[in-house]
Amino acid sequence: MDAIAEQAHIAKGTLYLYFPSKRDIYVAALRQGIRSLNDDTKRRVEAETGVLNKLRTFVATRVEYFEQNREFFLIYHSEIGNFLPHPGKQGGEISEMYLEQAHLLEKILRAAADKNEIRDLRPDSTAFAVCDLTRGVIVQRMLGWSQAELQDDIHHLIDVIWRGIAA
Amino acid sequence: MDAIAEQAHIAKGTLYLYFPSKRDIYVAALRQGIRSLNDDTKRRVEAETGVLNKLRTFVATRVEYFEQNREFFLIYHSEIGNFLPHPGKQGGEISEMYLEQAHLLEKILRAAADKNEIRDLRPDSTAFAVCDLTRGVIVQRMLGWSQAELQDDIHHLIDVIWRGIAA
DNA sequence: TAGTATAATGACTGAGTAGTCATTTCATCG
DNA sequence: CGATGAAATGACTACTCAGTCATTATACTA
Repeated sequence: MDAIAEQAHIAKGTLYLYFPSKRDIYVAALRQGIRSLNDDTKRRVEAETGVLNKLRTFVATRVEYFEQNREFFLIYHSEIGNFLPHPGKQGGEISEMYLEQAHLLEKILRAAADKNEIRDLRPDSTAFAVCDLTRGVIVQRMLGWSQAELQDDIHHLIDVIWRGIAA
Repeated sequence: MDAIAEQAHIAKGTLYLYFPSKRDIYVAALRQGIRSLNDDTKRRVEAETGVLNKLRTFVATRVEYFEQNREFFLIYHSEIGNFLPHPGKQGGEISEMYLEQAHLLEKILRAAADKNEIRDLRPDSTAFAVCDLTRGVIVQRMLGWSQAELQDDIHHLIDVIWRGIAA
């Protein structure tokens, strides 16, 4: 809290005029980050046509966003961990926003499956899988385990996923 | 520390006769869990023949292990998060063990690619991807987002991966 | 300008907890 | 059994840090 106050150039007490607790600040930051990511993703994906393009844009947007907002990614990553021991409890809204992305992709996959553009497998699991893969790419990059160009990582990912789900 | 001492039926001071700090206990627990998982995986994978079988066993072993040791999974998951902000620093041995699994799979993929059993794509990234996907399945199950049978989740995963990488 | 309300401040408090160490218990052996 | 060293104990300390609130500064109005 001292550090936050210092960064914000206000006194610690002032923080408590705007947020009731430390956790609320944390959640607010998380919420804002996820909202921003979701909006970005939705906008860019909907501007594309065709499953493959939408999929590629989905992955690229997320990877690039996390790559450019690594501190947000850390919050995002660790907060999921915090929910794990207490599923359902508390962070209803955050969980909601977290799921929102997967559902966006799920819809796209479902529509594509109906048109036989992709295989008819469980769209919900597949959507989560894609989210996990993007998350994984970021982790590898943050740990310095991937020296490749960001675009190469994305390309490789899409390559495998597309083969995996294409009709 | 009080809780650990209680669980271990010893006094808190006694803990410090065996571990210099709280973090050392944590790391020791993590190390033991990863070692156990790695040994299990290696043994079962090497008993299999053929890439697909090895891959399936790799995924199944890990998913089942995490499913049955959820508390270990929490440590495992959050510890990776702890390394993210300080890559390279400290947990050299843990990182090593973490990478060990991916390398086991990477070797298998590389060998299979040489025999043209699978496509020739970046085996390191692919191996990481598989690890991420297994991790993701557990998270979904722990959050109650997957109601499917464990075996169905595994099957679905292998299905997509295999299509994605098969020759 | 004085008076009032609203906002900001930061020294302080209380709770929690990692780590310590003087004391006690236990094991071993002449 | 008594002496000696090793092992175990848990009350205690030292420190951190989220949250408070009496005091001070600012904005607004008549």
